[in-house]
Amino acid sequence: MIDLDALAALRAVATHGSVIAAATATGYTPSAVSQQVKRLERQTGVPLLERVGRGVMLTSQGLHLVTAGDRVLADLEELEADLQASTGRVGGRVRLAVFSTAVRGLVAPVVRRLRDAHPDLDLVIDEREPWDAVDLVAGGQAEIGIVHRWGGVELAVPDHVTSQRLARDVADLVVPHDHPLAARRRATPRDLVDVEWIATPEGTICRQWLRRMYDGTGATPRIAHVSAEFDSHLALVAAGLGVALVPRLGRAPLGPDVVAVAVRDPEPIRLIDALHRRTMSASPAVRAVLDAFAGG
Amino acid sequence: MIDLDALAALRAVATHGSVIAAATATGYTPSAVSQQVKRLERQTGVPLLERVGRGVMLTSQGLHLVTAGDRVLADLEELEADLQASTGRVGGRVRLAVFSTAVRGLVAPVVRRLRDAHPDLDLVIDEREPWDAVDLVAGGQAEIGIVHRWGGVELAVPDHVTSQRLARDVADLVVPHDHPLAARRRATPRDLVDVEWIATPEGTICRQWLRRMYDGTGATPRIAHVSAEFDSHLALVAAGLGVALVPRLGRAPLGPDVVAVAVRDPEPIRLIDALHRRTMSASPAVRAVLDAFAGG
DNA sequence: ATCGATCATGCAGAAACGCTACATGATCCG
DNA sequence: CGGATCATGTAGCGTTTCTGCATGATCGAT
Repeated sequence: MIDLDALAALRAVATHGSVIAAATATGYTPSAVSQQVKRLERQTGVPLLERVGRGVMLTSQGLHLVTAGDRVLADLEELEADLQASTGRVGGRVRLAVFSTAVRGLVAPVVRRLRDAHPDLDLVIDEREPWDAVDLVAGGQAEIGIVHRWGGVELAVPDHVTSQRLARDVADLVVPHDHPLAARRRATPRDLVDVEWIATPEGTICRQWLRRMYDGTGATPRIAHVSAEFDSHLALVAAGLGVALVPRLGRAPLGPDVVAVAVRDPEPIRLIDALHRRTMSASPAVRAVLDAFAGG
Repeated sequence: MIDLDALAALRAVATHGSVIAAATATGYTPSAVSQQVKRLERQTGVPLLERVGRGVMLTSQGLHLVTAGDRVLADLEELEADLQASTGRVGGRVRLAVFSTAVRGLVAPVVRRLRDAHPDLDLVIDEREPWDAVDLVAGGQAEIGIVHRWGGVELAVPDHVTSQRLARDVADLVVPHDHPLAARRRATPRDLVDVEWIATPEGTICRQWLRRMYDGTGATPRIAHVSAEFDSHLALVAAGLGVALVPRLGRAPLGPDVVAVAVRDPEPIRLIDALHRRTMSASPAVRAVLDAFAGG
C-alpha cells in the first residue's frame, strides 16, 4: 500500500522544486525526504524522481502520482472532517502555526478559552514565520495558520487553502520620552530619515516592511541594533539606543521611559489572517477555533 | 492525518465482527488490532468501537468511516495500479497467498519463470489455507490468492475480488500395489466403505471433501492416520497402513509400491482459482502473474 | 449461583521502523 | 579549477508499534 507520508513528501518536492526546499518546508532533513521518496519508489516499483543537474525533477509518472494522490489525500481529509462533523462535538487535534507576537497577544487567551470549553480538543501551538505557516497548512502539517502581512507585502496562498481576515494591527513608533519626536501626535517617514533603528532580524516580515516604509524617501533606514523580541526593542529604546516600530498586538505595557507615536503616510498596518485547508471546513474543531479567533 | 493501516484494521473488525477474528485474518495479535483502532480514535477524536457484551460493535460513525474509507483505500490502490500500468513494465511487489500443494506443483515453476523474465518483479509467496487467502486478498495483505475448492464446497468471495479459473485438478485413490482395488480401472465410494483412510487434518478442505464423498452412502470414512503432507500419505500407503486420496497437482512420482486408481461418482475434482482485487486489474505486474498462471 | 470459556484491553518489554547527523559524490558557477 | 550547492548513501539513535502476558468483563452451562 502506498505510504501517505511518503506521498506528502513527494508532493512537497513537487511544489518546492527541490529536496532541500521540501525538507525545510516540512520540517524534515533532506535525507529524510530523500529516503521517503525512495521508499515510495520501492513500494511502487516506479521511478518518481530523477536527477537533473545538481537538482531533481519529477518523472512524468511522479507528477501523475502527485496530482492524483492529491485528490486521495484531500478525500481522506474531507472524510476525517465529515467524521468529526458527524459527532457535532468539538474534538480531536488541531495544530496551529502562529507567528511569534501573535502567540502572546492573540492566541494564548483564545486557546485557553477553547481548552476550557472543549476538553476533548487537543490544541498544539507551533511558532512559525508566516511563509512557513502557509507551507505547513498547505502541506497538512498544521490545520490552522495565523499569519500576518504588512499592507503592501503579498503572501502567496495556494488554491486549496482558505484565508480569512482576523484583525488589523497597527504599529507605533516608540521613542524615548525625551526624544524630539516624543511630543508629536504623529510622524511620517520624512521625520525619520536620520534616526537609528532597532529592528527585527534580516528576513523577517517586519524588517521588510521597515525598508519599504522608506521607498518614497530615497533613503534607507539606519539599523543600529537587531533583536527578534519586541520586548527587547522596548528596553533598547528606553536605554536611548534608538527608536523602534512596535505593533500594538502583544505589546507589553510601555514603561514611563518610552512614548508611542502614531505613524502615517504610510500607516504601518499589518493584516492578520487565519488560514485553513478547504477540506477541513467541515470540521467542528477547526470551525470552533476559527470562530473563537474571529469572535474574540 | 488518518492512519491507513489503522483504517484497514478497523475495516477488518467490521467485516469479521470481532477483534480476534480481525487479528487472525490480518496476521496481527488482538492486542495490536485493539491498539490500532484506539490510535485511530485518538487521531480523529471520535469513538469508533464500542463494547457490547463480551464483543465489540462499530459505532455508526465507525461504520461510516469504514464505508467511506473503503473508497479512499480503493482509489489509492487503483492509483498505484495505474501508476505501474503507465510504465508498461512489470515491476513492484506482488504477494501471493497460495495453498500448500500448489506451491510445489503450480507456483514454483511459474514464479521462477516470472523472476527470470522480469527482474524488477518482487514476488513473495505466503502459504495459506484458501479461506485465509481470500481474507488476505480482500484486505489488501496480498495481491493474488491461489485457492482451491472441491466441486461442491463453495468459497465465499467478496464483491471487490475477482476470481479466475486456473485449472481443474483430479485426485486419485492411491492404494498399495497388492490391494484388492489396485487392479481396478476405477473405484466409487461404494467400493470404499470399509477401507482405512489416511487423511489430511481436521479443518482442511481435503478432509471436508473426503467426508462429503460419503454423503450418499450413509457411512462415514474411517480415518486411520492423519498427516498434513501428501508425500507422507504416499509413504503411509506404501507401508500398507491404508489408502489415500491424493490430488495429481504437485504429487510426487508414485513409487513401485503404490498404484493410483481413478475415482468416480463423484469424481474428486478440485477447482483451482486465482483471486485478485478488481482495483489491481490495471497493474501489469498482477496481469503478468495471472497470465503466467493461466498460460502455463 | 458458580465456574469455565471467550472476548477485549491494558501494560511491559522487544523488535522494527524512520529520522538525524555526517560523509560522499555529482554538478554548477565564479 | 576551487568553492558552493544539491542529493543521497550509511551508521546510530529514538520513537513507534508489535508481541506476550495478565486483567477485567460477559455469557453460557452445569
